[in-house]
Amino acid sequence: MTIYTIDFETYYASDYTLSGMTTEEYIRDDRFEVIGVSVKRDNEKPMWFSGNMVQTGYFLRGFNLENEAVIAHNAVFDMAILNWHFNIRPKRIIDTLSMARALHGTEVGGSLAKLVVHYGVGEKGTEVVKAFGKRREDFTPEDLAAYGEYCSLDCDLTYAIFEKMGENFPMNEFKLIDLTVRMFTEPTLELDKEVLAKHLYAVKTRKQELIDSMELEIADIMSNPKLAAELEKRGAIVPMKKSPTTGKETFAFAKNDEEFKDLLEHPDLEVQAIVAARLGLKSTLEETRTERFLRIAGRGTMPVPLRYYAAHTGRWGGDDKINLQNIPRVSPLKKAILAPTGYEMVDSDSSQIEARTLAWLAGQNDLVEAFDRGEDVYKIMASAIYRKPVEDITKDERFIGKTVILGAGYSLGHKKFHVFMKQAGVDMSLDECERIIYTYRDTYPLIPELWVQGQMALKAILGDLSSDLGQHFALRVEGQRGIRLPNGLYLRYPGLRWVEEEEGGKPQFVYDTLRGKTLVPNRIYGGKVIENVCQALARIVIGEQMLLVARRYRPVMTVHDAIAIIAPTEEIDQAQTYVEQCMRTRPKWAPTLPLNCEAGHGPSYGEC
DNA sequence: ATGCATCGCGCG
DNA sequence: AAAGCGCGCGATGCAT
Repeated sequence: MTIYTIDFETYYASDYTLSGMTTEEYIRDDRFEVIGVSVKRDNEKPMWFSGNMVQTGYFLRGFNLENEAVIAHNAVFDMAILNWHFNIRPKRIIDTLSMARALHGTEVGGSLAKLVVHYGVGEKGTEVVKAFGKRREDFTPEDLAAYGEYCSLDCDLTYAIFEKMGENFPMNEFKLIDLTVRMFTEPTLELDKEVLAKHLYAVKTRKQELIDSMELEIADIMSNPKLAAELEKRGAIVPMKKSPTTGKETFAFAKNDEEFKDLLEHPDLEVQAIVAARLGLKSTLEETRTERFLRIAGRGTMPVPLRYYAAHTGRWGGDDKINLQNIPRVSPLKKAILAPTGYEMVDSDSSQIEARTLAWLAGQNDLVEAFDRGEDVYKIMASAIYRKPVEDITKDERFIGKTVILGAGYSLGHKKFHVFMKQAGVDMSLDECERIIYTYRDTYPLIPELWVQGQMALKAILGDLSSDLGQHFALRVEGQRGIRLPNGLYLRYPGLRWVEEEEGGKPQFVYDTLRGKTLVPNRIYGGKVIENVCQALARIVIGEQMLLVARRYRPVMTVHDAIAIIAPTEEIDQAQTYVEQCMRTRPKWAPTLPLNCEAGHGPSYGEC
């Protein structure tokens, strides 16, 4: 198979830029225009072409890309142009930006400029091409030629870093990158404008009712200091708390701040209305998201923007200003996402995958076997906590067991457990919480032991030493490279260091995470390493399962432990059965890891 | 105006 | 010895 590298240069102006718009919006805009494109065949010299859209289409179709592999840096951009404007869908899509995220998301960053320096393969062109605000026909031949040089250099550099990064890049991950890019560039899902319009109206009406129910303007309650002043004026005590990030005193105005919620029953009815309005208006998610959906609906089908390897654990993240991974669980928004005509969606969730992975990795075999036999592990936990037979466990007791199984596996302490239970509406004494947490640790002692191994892993990374981590030889600490995962990629802790004196704190391990453009120090410890590792393993399992599913059906979405596909309506039951089979399939590297799933299907995402 | 830090909130 | 974790987006407040 021939490998092509492609790079488009497109028109942009002050009111029409990728930084100001979403990629979907930019490429679908009427103003969209290709200034030129460079295409590089294998390691040959790139060919630059500049012509009108029709001529460019002829040029591109000459390469028979449908049967070849095509590389681009940030492939969602170039592949969306290829498909949406030229109706060309490459056989294989490779994205060097995605590869870079998997290999070293935080320490190098994804920009082509930084990557070429990191790999020592050259430097991006420094000559600034004056392209701003210029249509293709506005360029002089000299400017256009210079632009071509710049564009071709980008192709050369992209191919060069591809060769470097591709050396040991796992084949499965190549396939997942291809799948992820196509979810965006080959959209299939449709949006129900009517449902969206009705929902937007309902949300706005509700918002207006909340505003009308009080004397104040919306600006008076959305600003923390203003809200505090208004509450004080009415004789309410302004709840305060300590910020967990800065340690400074701050207003406790969140929906889980108990003292703030108490104000909903304050004797002054106006205080009640103000607090209710603030709580109801704080999240703008439903409104802004519905508006975005409506605008996309006006342009066409819905590209699914997912960021491959967004988390350092390998998880996908949201992208393109519309995070599809945090749509409220029960929301008309989900019902507005439709399978195309003649199709339905199947959505399948992996059951407690991280809790299963944890038990498996720890070698806590009684728990693994309970999962394997399909027993109610939450009840089993509750039975240990309340020292009575599983059959006698009540619904409330089972809920405690569930919370403990899902929460306490990563060294959750009794104090936070206490807070957590209180927020869940369960009033328990601190002593009782402590007893429960220790019951968990005593019942499944290999799990706390795994936390200790996590701590030792950090020491090994720091000392550049190698060691195993957990059971089944699934993981190996390889010194400063990090923890080798079963897919060949590494869980990394860049800049890991032992900090003796943090301001007023205890000595601790710290590593750097890149948030936006800044490096943020992040504390790390044994239990957290184990959490990271289990999340990474669960992500690999889901990834393998998604590839299995993709052999027959088109994945359209993933949300961490769930995969959604579309299938023709007439075979929807078989499709669901097939997806369920895939999601119960164990990886080769974990034949004793018990997996299960729950699936459903329907005409919309919300009805699965 | 624009960028950054912080908080809040949605999902898993 | 103990420590739940992973994201992205929107709004506000402050700095540049």
